[in-house]
Amino acid sequence: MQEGTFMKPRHGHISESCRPISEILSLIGDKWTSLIIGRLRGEPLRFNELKRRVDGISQKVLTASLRALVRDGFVERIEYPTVPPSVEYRLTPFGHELAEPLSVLQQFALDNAGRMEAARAAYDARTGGEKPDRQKTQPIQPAAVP
Amino acid sequence: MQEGTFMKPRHGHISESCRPISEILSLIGDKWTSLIIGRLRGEPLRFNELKRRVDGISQKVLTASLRALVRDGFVERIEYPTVPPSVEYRLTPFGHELAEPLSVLQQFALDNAGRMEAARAAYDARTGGEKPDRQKTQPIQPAAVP
DNA sequence: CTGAATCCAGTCCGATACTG
DNA sequence: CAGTATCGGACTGGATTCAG
Repeated sequence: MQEGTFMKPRHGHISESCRPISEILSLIGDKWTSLIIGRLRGEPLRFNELKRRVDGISQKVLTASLRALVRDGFVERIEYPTVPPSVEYRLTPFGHELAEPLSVLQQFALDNAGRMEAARAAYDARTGGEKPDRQKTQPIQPAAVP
Repeated sequence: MQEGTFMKPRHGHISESCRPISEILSLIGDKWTSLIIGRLRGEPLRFNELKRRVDGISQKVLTASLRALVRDGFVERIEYPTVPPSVEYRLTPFGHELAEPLSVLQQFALDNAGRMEAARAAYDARTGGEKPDRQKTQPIQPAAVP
């Protein structure tokens, strides 16, 4: 119990100033959390349904991410005591408030993908074909809209 | 040459869909990049001046982050061939476009820090004092506004 | 001053196996 | 169905040292 249990440290010690910015940023900056929030906009989902929609996420990471979101008050976890266990996750009003500016950023990314790619190509050409070792970032799913 | 050279992979392989969202998100979600963008709003800065203002960042990470930002077209690097080398970094128009929605998110974080903390306290109380091992996120500097 | 290169601890997260 | 436990590889980023 010291690794996949809660996650989201990411930002270590800095000066003495703000703190909440680093929390939000590390929240949306991790690999999956912002996608989870995107999928949860519009409708509550059960664990495995959510797992299917995010597609590619491991249950370990989904569990940990959801717990962090629940702890921070962005997601509500509702457990139905049915015979096969059933748990529903939904965005809280607070979570929807976060989802809104977040989707703006996602939309910006979608709208400007071409510009970024062009800038990178130009940069790589300028630096003389010496490709850096930055690994190509792999695809991800669109914002939400299921 | 395979580590501090270019950074920003973070998001590995996922399905076959979007990709740009993960790029932007991993870009701003890392420990320092969004702070750098925030400091660069309003005025261009030289390397060490920027390093001083971000305060706590190592030159290795600052160098790598700046290079990634330049490559993606968000920051322009201007080298003055003076006797002590002088390099200026400034946001491009594209960079300012990114900075805007980003600052909205930062403002959201500032405005809702209390709510997040309260939610966490409530959660920790509910789960019976069994504190999770999530490390307390440390402070960071405010948005920008120099 | 502006970086590049190396060393290295701490994290993230994917795969797999097991439980109520 | 909804998790928990563990192993292991990959990546982040801090400190330090060296160079143009």
